[in-house]
Amino acid sequence: MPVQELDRQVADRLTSSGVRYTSGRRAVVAALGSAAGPLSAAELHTSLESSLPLSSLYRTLMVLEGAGVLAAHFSIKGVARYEMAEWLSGHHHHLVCVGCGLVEDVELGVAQEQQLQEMVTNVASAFLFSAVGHALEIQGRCEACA
Amino acid sequence: MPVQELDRQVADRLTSSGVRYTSGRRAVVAALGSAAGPLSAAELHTSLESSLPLSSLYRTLMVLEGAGVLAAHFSIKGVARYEMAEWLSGHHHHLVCVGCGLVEDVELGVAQEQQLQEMVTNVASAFLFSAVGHALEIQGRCEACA
DNA sequence: CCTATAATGAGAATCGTTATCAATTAGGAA
DNA sequence: TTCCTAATTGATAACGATTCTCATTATAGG
Repeated sequence: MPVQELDRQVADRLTSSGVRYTSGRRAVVAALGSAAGPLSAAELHTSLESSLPLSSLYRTLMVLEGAGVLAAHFSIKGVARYEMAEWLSGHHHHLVCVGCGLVEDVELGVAQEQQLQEMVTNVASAFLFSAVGHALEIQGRCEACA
Repeated sequence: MPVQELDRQVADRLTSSGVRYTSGRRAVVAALGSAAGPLSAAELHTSLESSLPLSSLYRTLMVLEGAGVLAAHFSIKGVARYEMAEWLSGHHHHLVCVGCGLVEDVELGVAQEQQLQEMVTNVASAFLFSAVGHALEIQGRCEACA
């Protein structure tokens, strides 16, 4: 999705959540919108050259996650990493390099994704869970770490 | 795997790691060996009725993970949850409740697991990753949180 | 321009986890 | 068994990541 289109989508979403789209929030969206993978608060802080204080950054992440603009995930250790929510970035899964920790987005083909979705629905209903999402993490070694 | 068989496997592994299989460690293995899903340190502490102090519990978890007896994972909010390593518990996936953080183990059927394995191999090779494992996490709401 | 409300930034507080260290325990040699 | 040494334990302090508090600042709407 082109940058200004993404920005408009986010702006709309925030407006309808009654939340202002301030410059700090724009900075975070811009950083994550062009990131190669999910980023932690610390990484974002560095990437934004400390232009917004950690406390504000954390709050911004909470607000944006609460508004459904960002999604958090926890793969390596307990640190939270954020990425654009799937309605903005598209549904995808992750390749995680067990060597260097690199996380790369991957999209499955339509047929495969449908298979997966069926599995998920079946399994969840058997356990009286109402499934709201799924995530396939493929652990491996990237070219560099092979 | 029957309890005493699991205990013997763990004992052997610890011996060959030069680590003693003490009563605290036995208690943790027993608790996790019969759990329905991965447990956090806090949950284990409660489940063991505070019989071993938190500091010892955390250390025990580190030791057992280091010896390859336990595996950690991080799903909700970054809290670490531990389960028996797959060579002891068998390959499985997780249902995660986004409401309360409950994690439940689920095994896919042979056919489904094979489908999944094929997906993983295909996708990984397309990205020049050598896959060493995979994990499917199904996010939803448990009966209580529905 | 005013006013009500949202957002900010600095710092303190909290949570889960890890490190420190003296005291205890356990396996092996004599 | 008894001693010796090293591993283990438990209380506590320290730590890093995150969240909260609150006084100040900025903003949209009348």
